[in-house]
Amino acid sequence: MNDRTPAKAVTLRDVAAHAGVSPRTVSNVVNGFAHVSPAMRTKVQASIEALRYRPNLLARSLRQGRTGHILLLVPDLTVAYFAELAHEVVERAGELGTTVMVDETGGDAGRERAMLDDAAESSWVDGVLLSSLGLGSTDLDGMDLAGMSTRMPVVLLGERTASSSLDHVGIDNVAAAHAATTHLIECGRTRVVALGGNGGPIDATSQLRLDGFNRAMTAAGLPVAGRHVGTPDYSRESARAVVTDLMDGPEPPDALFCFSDDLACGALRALYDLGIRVPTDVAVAGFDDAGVSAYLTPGLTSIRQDRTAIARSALEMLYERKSGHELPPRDVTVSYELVVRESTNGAAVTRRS
Amino acid sequence: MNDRTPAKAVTLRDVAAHAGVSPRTVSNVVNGFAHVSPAMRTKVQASIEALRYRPNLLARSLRQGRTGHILLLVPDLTVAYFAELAHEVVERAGELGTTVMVDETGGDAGRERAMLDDAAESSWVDGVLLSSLGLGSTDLDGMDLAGMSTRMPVVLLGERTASSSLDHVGIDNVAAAHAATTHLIECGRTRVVALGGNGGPIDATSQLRLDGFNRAMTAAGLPVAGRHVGTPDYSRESARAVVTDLMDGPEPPDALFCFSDDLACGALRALYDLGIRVPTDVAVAGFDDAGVSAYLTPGLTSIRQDRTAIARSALEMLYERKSGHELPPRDVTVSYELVVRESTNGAAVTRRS
DNA sequence: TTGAAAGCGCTAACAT
DNA sequence: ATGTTAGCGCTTTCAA
Repeated sequence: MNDRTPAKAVTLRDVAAHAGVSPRTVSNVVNGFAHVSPAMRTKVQASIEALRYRPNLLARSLRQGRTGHILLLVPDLTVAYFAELAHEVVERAGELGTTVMVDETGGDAGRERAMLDDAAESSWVDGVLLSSLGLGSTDLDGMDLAGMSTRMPVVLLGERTASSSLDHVGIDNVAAAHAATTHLIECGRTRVVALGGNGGPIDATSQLRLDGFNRAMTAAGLPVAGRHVGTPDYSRESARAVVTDLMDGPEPPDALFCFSDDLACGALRALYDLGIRVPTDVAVAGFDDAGVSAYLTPGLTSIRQDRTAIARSALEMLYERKSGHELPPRDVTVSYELVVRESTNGAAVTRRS
Repeated sequence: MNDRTPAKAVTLRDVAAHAGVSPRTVSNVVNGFAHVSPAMRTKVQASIEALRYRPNLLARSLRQGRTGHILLLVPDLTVAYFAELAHEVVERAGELGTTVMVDETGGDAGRERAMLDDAAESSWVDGVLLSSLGLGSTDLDGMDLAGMSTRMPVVLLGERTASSSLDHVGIDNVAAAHAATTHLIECGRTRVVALGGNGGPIDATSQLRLDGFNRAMTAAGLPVAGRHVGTPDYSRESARAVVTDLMDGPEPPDALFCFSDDLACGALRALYDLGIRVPTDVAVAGFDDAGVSAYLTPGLTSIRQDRTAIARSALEMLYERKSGHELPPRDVTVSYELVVRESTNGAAVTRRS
C-alpha cells in the first residue's frame, strides 16, 4: 500500500490473493496452459498487471530442474575465432530462449577438465558446450566422462577426439587442411611449411590439420620432413617470431599454411617487416576466416567453417540429450569452404606491379 | 545402494542422515562457519566425500537472494573491442567467483532497454554491465531507470551519458579524441577527417569523440566544417566504402581519425586498394587498440583504454551497490593511452623507401 | 555448539 | 476447470 515499501518482490501467491483464486490457477495462466476459462484468464492477467508481477525464474528452475542456461567454455575470447563462435552460439541460443554463460579455460586441459567437472554438478546450466584446443584424446581418456555426460549434456565444439564418449560437432579438419595445402601447391608452391600447434604434445586439432597437410604434400610428391613448425601458442606474436626465424633459415619456404588466422596474421606481419612480398615471394593461407582476414593487406586466404551450423547443431544435440537419455555419442560434421584471397592468388598485388 | 540408481542427486539431508547430524550442521560445515567442533567437521566432511555431495547452488541462491552471476550486455561479440572487453570482464569476475552471462544487444537502443528491463526482474543475476553505443542520453531519460536500478545494480561501460542515474565507468572520450587528433596535427596533417558515428542521430560515444576532435582542430586553427563523415554502422565494410568515396572527392584528407579500430581497419584496406600510401599520403589513427591493430600493415596508431580497470571498477561498483543501497550514481574515469605506430609516424614505411 | 522447523517462490500431483 | 498441498534443496531464525 505504501509506495516506499522496501522492494518486496511480488509473488505468485500475492497475485492469487489479489485475484481471489488459487496459486494453481495463476500458474496455469502464467504458463499458458489450456483449460483456463477466458474469464478467469483475463481476471488473473489484470491482477498480474496491477501488481506488476514477474515470476521468479530461480524458483521455477529449482522446481523444474532446468534453467534455460547453457555454459560455453572457450579458451580465450580475445582470439577472434572464439569470439565469433561465441557470437554465433549466443545468437542461436537466443532464438531458443536460452542464455549463455561464458567462461574461459585458457586452453589449459587441466582447467577445462576442472570446469567441466564443476559444471556437471552445478545445476546452473542445462548443458555445456566446450570448445577446446588443448584437450587431446589423452586427457579425455583420463576423465570420468561417461559418468559425467549422463548427468550433464556436453558437446565438444571444433575438434574431433576419436576416443571421446561425448557428442561432437565440427568440420573435417583433415580434409580442410588438405584442401588448403593443395590450393597452395596448385599455386605452384613447392616449399610449403605448416605452421602451428605447440612444439610439445601437439593438440588434437593441430594434429588433424597436420595430417591433412602431410597427405596433400605426399600426394603431390613433395617431402614432409621438416615441413612443420610448431608455435609456442596460438598467438600472433609467436607466429611472427617463428616466421621471422624461418625466413632467415637455410631453406626458406615459398608458402605458409597456418593453423589459424591469428597465426597467419602474425606471419603476414613478419613477412611485411622483412620486406618479403605476399604472395609473390611467399603465399600465405590461414584457418578460420576471422572477420578481419578479408581486410588484411593482402587479404588472407582461409578456411571458413560453418559456424552457424556448428552452433545450431551443438544446441540441438544438447537438448536432444537432455530429453532422450541414452543416446550413443554422435559426431556431426559441418561444411567448410576455402576462401581464396590475395595472399595466395596475387590478384591484389599485381595491381601494384 | 544400487550403482545404477537413476541419477538421483545427493542432497544435504542425505549427508546429514549419513553423518547422523542435523542439516544445520552440514550446512555449517559446507559454508565454513566457525563454531563447529573439529570432530564434527571431520565427520561431516567424510560423509560429504563418501556420498560425493555437491550443494545445489540454485537452491542456495533462491534462499539467499543472490546468484553470483552477472549479465554482460554488449552490442556484438564479433567486434574486437567488445570481445576483448568481455574477456576482461570474465577474467575479473572469475577472480571474484562470479560467472558472466553474455548477451548481445545488436547496439539497438530498444533492445538494450528491453534486455535491461528483463534482467532487472530476472533474479538470475546480481547485476548488469551494459556496454552501449546506441543508448544515448535521450533513451536513458525515457526509461524508468531510477526504479530499476534500486532493484538491480546496473553499471554502464564505456560511454558517459550525463543524464543517466546509473553508475558509469569509462575513459574521458573527449580528451582521448583530442589527444589522437592533436597527434595527427603534430604529424603535419591539416586536412584531417573524423570518421564514425551513424549519419542520423549520433550515438553518445561518437558525439564525445567528435567533440574532442573538433576542439583539437579548432585549437590548431583548422576548420571543422565538413570534417566529420558518418558511417552507417561501426563495421569495417562501411568504413571501407566511405573512405573509398572520400578519397575520390574534391578535397581528399591527408589524415583520418577513426572512432574505432574496426573502422580504421576498413579505412586502411580502402587506401591500400586505391594505392594510397599510409602514412606517407594519408595518416590513420584508430580507437580501442584491438589486439590485431599492432599487426596490421602498417601498424595502427590507436587509443588504448585501460580495459582491466574498466572491468575491475565496474564489478566493484556493482557489488558495492548490492550492499549499500542508497548510493548516489557514480562516475569512474579510467586511464587511456595513445599508442603510436607506423600508420602515423612512418617508421615502418621509410623502410620501404 | 547443534537441532528442529519455517520458509525462499514456484510447479505438479492429487483431489474436487 | 479450479483448489489444496507437498515439496525442489537450501539457509537460518529460534530453541536447547
